[in-house]
Amino acid sequence: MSITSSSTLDSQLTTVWSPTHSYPDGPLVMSGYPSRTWQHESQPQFWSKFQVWEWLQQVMDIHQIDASSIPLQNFDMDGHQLCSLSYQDFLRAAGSVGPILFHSITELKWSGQCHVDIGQLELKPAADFSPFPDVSYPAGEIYEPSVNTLAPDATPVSSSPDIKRSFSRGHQVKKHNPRGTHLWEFIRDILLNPERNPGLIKWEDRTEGVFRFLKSEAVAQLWGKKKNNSSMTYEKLSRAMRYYYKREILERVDGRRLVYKFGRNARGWRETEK
DNA sequence: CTGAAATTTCCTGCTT
DNA sequence: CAAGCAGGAAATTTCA
Repeated sequence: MSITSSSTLDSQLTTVWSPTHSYPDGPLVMSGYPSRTWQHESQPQFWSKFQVWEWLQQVMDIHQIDASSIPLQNFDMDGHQLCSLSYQDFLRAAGSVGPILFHSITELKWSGQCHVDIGQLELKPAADFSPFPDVSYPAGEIYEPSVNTLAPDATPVSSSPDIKRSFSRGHQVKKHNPRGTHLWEFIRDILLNPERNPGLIKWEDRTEGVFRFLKSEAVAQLWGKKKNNSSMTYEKLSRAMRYYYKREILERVDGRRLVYKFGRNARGWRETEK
């Protein structure tokens, strides 16, 4: 009984992710979500803010680094600006993750015009809805930022508390994550980026951490895509959400359907995270 | 290989 | 009736 009506799902997601928003400034060359229109995807200098953000998510994902470990606001810029950042700028903006990002963007600047054909997301097995060619490094090489990569005293500039957190112990940025991001982090990241969240999930009470799923199945599909599990459903996703109650990553909100609330163990969702 | 963590699956029973 | 919500149990997938 496979729901092979990918056309339905596709149109669903395509609709959901279409760029209905315009940026407060700049021309913006955003394209629909994963579909074709990625005219300049391989040329960082032409990326829109949206694309820069996408790239960031990709790299973080590949290295299994929690998106909250670096202040994303530091990368609220378009591709042109991004490309003009120096190695030092990356260190300042992303701490220990800086070298990784720098390496990635450098690679992309080089292979500026190689092939880029991601038009058929629904045909690609595990495209992981990423608009990027291949941000990874030569297989095997995880590009481990050996301590020497980051000057011991680098980043003298007041780094945000988030950076410090990821710096705290050597360069240990990741923990025990089964395959990248956790569900609650995935949800949080969608919530934290209105630009790419056209009605999937919405804050009910931003300061209290209360939110509601508007398109439960669409979110489930997206989650499934991230986990390379095409049979994910809200039914199953919600079971995982309920397990979070015990761990206090989520708090119970009864009465209202599709409503959840971040608990004391959920990190990085507050506007002024302390 | 062993084990634990975090889901993923499936299911029965209730509530909206 | 169709979604959600609750959890228990068991199976999987990953990673250390």
